[in-house]
Amino acid sequence: MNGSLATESIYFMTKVALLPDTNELAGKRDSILRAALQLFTERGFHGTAMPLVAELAGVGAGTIYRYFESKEALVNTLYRDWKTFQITTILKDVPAAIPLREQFQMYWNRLVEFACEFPLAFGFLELHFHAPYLDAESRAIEERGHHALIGFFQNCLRQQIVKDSPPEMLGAIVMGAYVGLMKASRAGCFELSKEIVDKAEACCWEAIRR
Amino acid sequence: MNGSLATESIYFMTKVALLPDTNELAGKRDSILRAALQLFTERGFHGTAMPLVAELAGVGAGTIYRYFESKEALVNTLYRDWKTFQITTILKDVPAAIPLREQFQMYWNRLVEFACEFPLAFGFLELHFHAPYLDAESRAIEERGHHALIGFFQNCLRQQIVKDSPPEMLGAIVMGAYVGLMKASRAGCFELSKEIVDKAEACCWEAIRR
DNA sequence: AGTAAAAGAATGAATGTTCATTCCGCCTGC
DNA sequence: GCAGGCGGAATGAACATTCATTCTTTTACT
Repeated sequence: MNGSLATESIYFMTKVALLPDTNELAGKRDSILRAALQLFTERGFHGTAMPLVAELAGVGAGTIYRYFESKEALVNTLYRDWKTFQITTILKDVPAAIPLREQFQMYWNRLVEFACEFPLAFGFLELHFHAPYLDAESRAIEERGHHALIGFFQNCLRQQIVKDSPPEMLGAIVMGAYVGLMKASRAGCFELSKEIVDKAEACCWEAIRR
Repeated sequence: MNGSLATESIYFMTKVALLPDTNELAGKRDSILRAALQLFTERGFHGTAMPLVAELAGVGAGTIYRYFESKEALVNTLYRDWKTFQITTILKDVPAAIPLREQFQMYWNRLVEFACEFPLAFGFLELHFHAPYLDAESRAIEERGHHALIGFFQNCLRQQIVKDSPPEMLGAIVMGAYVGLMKASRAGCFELSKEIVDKAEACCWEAIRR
């Protein structure tokens, strides 16, 4: 039902998600998506009451159902839009010609930038990864991202620049380290300075390099 | 199935620490804890109805409240028991005399063994890490584990055998990689053979070594 | 342009459902 | 036969969703 508006939502992310508290300018649908992103991330899907989403969005409880069929449809729209946006921004315009070592660096920096720029979305995607209420389409998008990741490490394996291991293992280690790092910095364990980010990137490459 | 191992462990813990005298009560209490572990892990805290826990445990709905004050008390007991058990089994009897590199190997193997032997507990602790309904005591136990982790990497730093970085960063990368690896193998991405586990351990050490 | 009617959007109290928790009668072991 | 653990229907609160109504925008006609 809302699939056709996905593109507009992504546009909204880039334009508005950076500027907080612009409820006046945002449409109702976007206000709802923004409120739901925050509450689902902070309190989980089942822990968030729809009237609370409505209140934070500054709309009536019934208004949500003018834009989304159900609570499940809302969380799936949110997941689909943000996951698509994440995959797009991370993969976009990485030159295939440069060495894979440099591509790795680019991917790493983009992952970190995404988590820093959109901390709520990062937390949301992390929390709702593989959740039982995600539908087939959401899973398919998840799968797309996974394939891109595995494809990169398969390229690395072909060039014999990484340890001879299943690409899924290499991906799991690097992405796990990334998530662990972002969560720890969000928890206040350390400042995510450029120096730390670069050091962590070096760590991750040395973890997998041949 | 390995659920019986989990049951025995929890039974052991409850017998020793929580209900020293009443073996008959421990039976029902244990069933409830086991059912709750499974359901909370699969469906989340808010997504799990208490009558469902009772049904899976094979007890009446009211019986749960003879052993636990509330749903929150139940999830906190579960968290405390398993987190304590996890920390204990991973830290126990690691000789302080052997090189830190070998200690790292021991810790790694124990972490993997824990996740393989008690997959539900691993998922539970991962999912409920830092959840808002965990109380001060549960947080304190969480903190204890964190301090042990940081302490180890501080020792490594003192011996200058790891990269000169905040110990929290080193811990976040290694533990993140560990969690990522366990989740991926549980998702069916690859078989967790001894070879893969050893390879991953080598990856993690090379990530942080000087 | 001005106005009235129609259409569309938004609302929030109302609805039926599900939940955590309680309570009371049953049953078991002594 | 009775004390107390136990089950599961009962309870009231909280929830997702609905819908009759109100408010806003567009259209149609003069």
